[in-house]
Amino acid sequence: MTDQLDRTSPESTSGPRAGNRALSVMDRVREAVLEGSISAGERLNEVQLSKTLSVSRTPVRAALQALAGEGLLDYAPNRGFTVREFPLPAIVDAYDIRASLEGVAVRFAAERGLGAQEREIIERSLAAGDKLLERGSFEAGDLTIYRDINGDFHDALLAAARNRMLSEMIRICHHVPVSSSRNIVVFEYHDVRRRHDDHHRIYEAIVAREPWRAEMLMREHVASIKTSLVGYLSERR
Amino acid sequence: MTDQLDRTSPESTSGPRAGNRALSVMDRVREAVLEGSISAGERLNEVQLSKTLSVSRTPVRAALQALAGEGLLDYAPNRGFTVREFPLPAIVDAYDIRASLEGVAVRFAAERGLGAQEREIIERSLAAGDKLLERGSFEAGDLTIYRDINGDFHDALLAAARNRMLSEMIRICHHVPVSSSRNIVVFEYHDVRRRHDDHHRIYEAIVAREPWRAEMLMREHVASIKTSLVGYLSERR
DNA sequence: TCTGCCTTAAGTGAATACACTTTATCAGTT
DNA sequence: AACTGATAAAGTGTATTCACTTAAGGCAGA
Repeated sequence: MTDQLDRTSPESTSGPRAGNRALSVMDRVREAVLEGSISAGERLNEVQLSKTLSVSRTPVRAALQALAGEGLLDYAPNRGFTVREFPLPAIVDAYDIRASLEGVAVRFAAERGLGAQEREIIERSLAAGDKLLERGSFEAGDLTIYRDINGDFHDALLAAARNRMLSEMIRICHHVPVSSSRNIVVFEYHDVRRRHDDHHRIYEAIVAREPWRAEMLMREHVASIKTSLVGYLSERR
Repeated sequence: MTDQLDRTSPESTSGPRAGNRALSVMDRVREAVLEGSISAGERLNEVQLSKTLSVSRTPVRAALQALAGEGLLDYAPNRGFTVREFPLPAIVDAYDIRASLEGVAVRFAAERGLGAQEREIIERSLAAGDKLLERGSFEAGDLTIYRDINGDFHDALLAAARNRMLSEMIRICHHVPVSSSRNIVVFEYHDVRRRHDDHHRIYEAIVAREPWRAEMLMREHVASIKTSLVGYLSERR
């Protein structure tokens, strides 16, 4: 990891997180880790990072500590921070954990009901998905578009669960390298079609106030994503 | 919060976490927060803490950041750290989340099988519980003893799940103030009896390699603890 | 040549100093 | 009396420095 971070991004006119370099550093290191430009197990040298990012070690350390809290880095006393390893089994497990947690989230949502705003976001994402899928096949870029639609749907459900701890845990599951939803370049049209149908049913269960059915549907939904991923990974060997 | 932390604990002869004051500070602050001597919403003043604990602000900040990562504190830029609020509904929710996660944990354990060591710990904790309960009633201190037995059982299962992310999340659930297993001063003999029977059945399901039955039993197990707590809390008003 | 120790460089841990932001206080005004 | 503004105090953010630990390299002895 020589200089993956050194594009001295202007950030001049109050970039993101202006006024707090630690948070800015945090974002950039996280980005680098998630997109794999630092590689697992690698040690993060504080002085090198601080030189690369042109800040002192203090905000660097703060950022690394925070990222360790997110579970992205490991820390050992007197030995500093390393990029946490995510062996394949752990990545697969993350889907089971996520399935369980998102199941609880939609159960909560069904118990508590949707706010007008959440309802609108969800219906819009469902409609957008319908529109995108009605052609019967995918063109270039469609998958990227659906990725955002999918993200909106899940985020809205998370908000509807109205529980912070749950949101944070699910967020951690999504941030497991490779498990990230941004890496769903692996699905065919009919996969997406099926998943979008899942979304419709989950939404119906929520508005019908059927918490346990909603939970079950969501667990199955995420479990099927896991299955697809496992299949994809095993045939790539 | 004047001086809850100031008993200048000797710690001289290589106390816990010697050689790393940040970790030591972290333990002490966490302790103070969990036992409620700091109270929710309160702001943690860095200079005051550093004076109280006789260290500089640097390790104090490190500790606070790490505790924020554990979800115990909140952070706002230029405003520092505050003790996170856990309203009653969030505490109750934590049990649902925990039930779900521990369910996944025992499912994993049943899928993967128990190591000899884990098996031994579990069987010992089951036997110890049997012995403690065979008298048919509780005496003073028995509940405290059972608390440890209970802790061993759950910890061994966690280890058997062999998944770090899962362990950490469950640990967070256990560290929710009031939700902590140390505050189970609320149960009668027959409650404990019932829960201990749950433990036996869960263990049987695991050794029989019945993952989904094990998960279901564990979910129900934790859910019933939640129910007891809710009942206890609502009758105290 | 290999082993073990010693030296030294590299890197993290902690303390201190200073800059900047926020918050509280107090005039002065309406 | 309430509000606005300036000002001072308090508190956090960052940089720098030194102390300590760990890891690496070389040298001596077997």
